[in-house]
Amino acid sequence: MTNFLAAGGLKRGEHESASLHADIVSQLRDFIVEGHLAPGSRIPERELCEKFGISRTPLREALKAIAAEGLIELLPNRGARVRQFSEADIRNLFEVLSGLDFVAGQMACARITDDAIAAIEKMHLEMYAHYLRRELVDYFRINQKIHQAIVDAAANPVLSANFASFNSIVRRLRYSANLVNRDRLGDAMREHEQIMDALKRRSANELGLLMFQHMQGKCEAVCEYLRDQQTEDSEPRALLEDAIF
Amino acid sequence: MTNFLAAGGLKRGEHESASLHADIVSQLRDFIVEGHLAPGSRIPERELCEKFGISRTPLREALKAIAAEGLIELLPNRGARVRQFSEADIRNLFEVLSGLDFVAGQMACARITDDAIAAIEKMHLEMYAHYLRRELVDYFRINQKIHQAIVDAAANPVLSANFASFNSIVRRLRYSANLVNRDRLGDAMREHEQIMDALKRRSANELGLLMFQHMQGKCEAVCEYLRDQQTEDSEPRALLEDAIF
DNA sequence: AAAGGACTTATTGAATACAAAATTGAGTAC
DNA sequence: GTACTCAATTTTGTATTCAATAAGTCCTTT
Repeated sequence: MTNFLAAGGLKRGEHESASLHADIVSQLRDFIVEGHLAPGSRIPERELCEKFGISRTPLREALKAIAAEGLIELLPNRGARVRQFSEADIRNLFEVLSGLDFVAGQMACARITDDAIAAIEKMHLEMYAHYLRRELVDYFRINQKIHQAIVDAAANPVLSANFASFNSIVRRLRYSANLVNRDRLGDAMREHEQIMDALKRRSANELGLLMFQHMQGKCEAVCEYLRDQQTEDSEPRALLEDAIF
Repeated sequence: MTNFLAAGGLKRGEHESASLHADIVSQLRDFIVEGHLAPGSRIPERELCEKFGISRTPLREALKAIAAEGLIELLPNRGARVRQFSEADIRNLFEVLSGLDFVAGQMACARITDDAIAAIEKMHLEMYAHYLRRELVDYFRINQKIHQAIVDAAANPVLSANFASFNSIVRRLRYSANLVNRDRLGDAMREHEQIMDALKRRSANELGLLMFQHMQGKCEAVCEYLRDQQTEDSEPRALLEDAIF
């Protein structure tokens, strides 16, 4: 099931933070999301214990927690392995994300401050500039910030936590898909124009639907990208490693 | 974060099932959801170990997993305690549920079979009969089945798992709220009429919005109920124990 | 008598140890 | 040369043990 109120903890350096468990979970999650462990590969308990400087007990507890999040799967008597997401899985994830984006849009309209709208509009214009100059990394970075700002404006920690959880899985894919499918970028930019418009008018139903459809569009782009990858390349993961974040 | 693809395992009786871990997690979750442990109370590791006939290691692993689901919280050096949901928490949960219901409606329209629609309509009529006769338990039971059927029709395991996760927390409250607020029942029935209509016409946007608004309505009813409980009674949990399921 | 502190006890958190299952490898038979 | 079997080793799953933190109680002091 879902961890729906976990406070996304920052990584600690050397100094102790709140709890060892939370730290290990956070570190391990990042370690997997960042792609250090190939999807489908088994998780080497021993190595990770040495890497994190802990014994097996806390590591295994962290594994169970992350399995509950869905990032890894537990095979009976065969340990844990990194979840491998099929295209169907990705579609499913995106659909749920679309629903969360819908609520975010709905609720943001009712709760967002004028200042926050102004801040988002500023980011929007900045993103547009990057779009025109085809600066994809910056474009993508601000794009993510805008979506995050709208989700935050909904002022719902449960929503934010779940959005972050799902988004962390597909973020990398979204970036890669952007790199390949340039047509989609124009559509996305137009959709963002509409989103800004609806947000400024605080039209809840409209913004919700726009954000839903926008995310669905992203899904199609990513799935197209995945299909291309699989047909032309037997090692579909290779390119993903290039993507920053 | 969210466990978003955990296969909801059945409880085992005496015979061994897939894995001990999954069993313990499932049993412990039910144990908490069923209200055997009061919200806010600390979780007695030793007792539960004896109860389930296991040692502390697998129990603690289960605790971490359920904490990741959000049902309990981990206090550093003070063990785990059952999450206490404030009205704000409930609102947040309902909002996310609304979003999931929205997607469920959207996707169900595209994917549901004619037979499934017929089956839902049959349930709908049955529910209406229970509504007229004021048979609340049966009404509520079929109501849940209808919503589940629509979610299932969306054919998205990630959505289903998350919906089940959130729903398990608010289900009990919804039932109790129904008992008290009879006015809401009439509204809900009318909304269900509209939902059936949109579903038969396979009008995706319409159904999505209807289900979203329907869930929002439930949220208001539940929050009203909670406020009533808190003002007139210092022990707001007492009544909840009456609710079957 | 009340408040503060120290000591005792219980509970949590992590490491180690042990048992059971699975994977790997080699050897043998076909 | 290939496939199957059996043993050995690694790895997983659980129990037990040990250390550290918190809570409760009793005693002392003002």
